[in-house]
Amino acid sequence: MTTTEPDAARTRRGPRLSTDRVLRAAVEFADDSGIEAVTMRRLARRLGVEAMALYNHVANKEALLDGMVSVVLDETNDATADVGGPWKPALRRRILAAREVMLRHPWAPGVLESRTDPGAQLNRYYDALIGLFLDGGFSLDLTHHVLHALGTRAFGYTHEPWDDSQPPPDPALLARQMAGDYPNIAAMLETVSHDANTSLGWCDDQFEFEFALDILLEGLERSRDAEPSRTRTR
Amino acid sequence: MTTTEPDAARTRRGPRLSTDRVLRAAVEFADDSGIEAVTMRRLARRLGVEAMALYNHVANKEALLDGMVSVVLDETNDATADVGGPWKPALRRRILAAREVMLRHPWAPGVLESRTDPGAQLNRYYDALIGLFLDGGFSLDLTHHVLHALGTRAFGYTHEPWDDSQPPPDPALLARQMAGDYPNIAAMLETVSHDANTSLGWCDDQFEFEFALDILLEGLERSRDAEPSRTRTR
DNA sequence: ACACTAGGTGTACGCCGTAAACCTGTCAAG
DNA sequence: CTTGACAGGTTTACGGCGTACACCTAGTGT
Repeated sequence: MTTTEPDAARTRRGPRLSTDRVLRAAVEFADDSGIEAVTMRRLARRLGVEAMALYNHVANKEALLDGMVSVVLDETNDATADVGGPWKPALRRRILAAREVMLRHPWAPGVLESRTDPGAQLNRYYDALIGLFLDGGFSLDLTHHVLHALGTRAFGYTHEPWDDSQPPPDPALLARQMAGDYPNIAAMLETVSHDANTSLGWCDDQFEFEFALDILLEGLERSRDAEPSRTRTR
Repeated sequence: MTTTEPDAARTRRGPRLSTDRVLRAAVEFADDSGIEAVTMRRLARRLGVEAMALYNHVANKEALLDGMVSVVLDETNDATADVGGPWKPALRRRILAAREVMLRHPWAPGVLESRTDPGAQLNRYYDALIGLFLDGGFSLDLTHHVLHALGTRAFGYTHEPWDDSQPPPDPALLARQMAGDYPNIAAMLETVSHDANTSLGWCDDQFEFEFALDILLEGLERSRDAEPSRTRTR
């Protein structure tokens, strides 16, 4: 009676392990604590299990990361499944839906970019996107360039070369500090800190994202209309 | 005589260590062997020194990485120092010059994006860029949005969500494999593999970069001309 | 001549990913 | 009911990582 309980042979949390359970736990963990917290040992502990147990369900850590992005991309594909209407607003809606998914998983962009092999979910997303462009009258060739032009923006995010996730304590002060060495930055900061759209904080990422996206979409449309007929040599 | 040679007390390679020498060695090492090869121990060995010696010149590994990007950005600032002429070609030249620097240091984008604090060299680069826009008649406010729209493209690179550094062995075969699940991708691949501009390999990154850059620059110009007067509320 | 100190070395710690051997509960076949 | 295979856990161990801390030593200013 002491040795054999019928259930929960160890202090294992939840039911048996499975690839799916491991991946979902990893995603949740990264959402909670950041991607750098996700180590094999800590993830295992979170699942009430020893580290090596994970290797029965994922080949190694790289495979774990692959699986994590596939979970996120599944979410993206689900969230962007509905389509219809003219290409431009449809694309816009789709990309902004993808953006919401990425905002829920802030670690995902970095991991996605570190993957070497696309994976089925990414192909599925691109296939749908390409479909939208083709329906919109883009040639196959131009569509190819267009995907490159969108880059990661197609997935609803862009990496900025600095971290503006939280505002500086005092933008105006910062501006004054920079005035000596970087007069143009200082002037810009001053303007930004007075600006209406930043009353809610620092840079409005959503506005900036849509601003750039719209410029791009309109530019792409213009390219489509300018296409001579079929061939675009470099 | 056995114990005290006058010079080169140990098998130390080169002269005394210094922050500058450490950073330059690290950059060279990353160029040669990739950023993941740059560990404190291996970098030290390369300099003919023990790992802990490095800590007399850089505070820790994060500071080492900070220093490495500052070296690269110095290069960028030097390479883009000459300016003049109308804003659009000037900006284009500058960004493409920055791109050449980044191509020489393929690890730099990833490290740059992982930095949390801009650093003086990045400020210097942005200050110059902002100057170009202001000279071009952009308002301070619009310039701010424009920098966000450029994102890392301002530094001459973009992260693509897949690795197309080398072409697949047989694009046409790949296309046929995908035809079942991803008909649109397959069609696009087929076109791309027949296309003139890829006779030299796979995607022509330089062409794609300039294509997107030009769309963006023209879109930005259009925004400038459309600016009502001063205020752009969100 | 001598103490100071900048800049090295040596050792050790805790964490990482993961290889290899081992253990055990479950279940199908005899 | 016994038995044996095996899926899915545990244990132990290894090499590599960043780096704290104690120590040593060559060169310098007084």
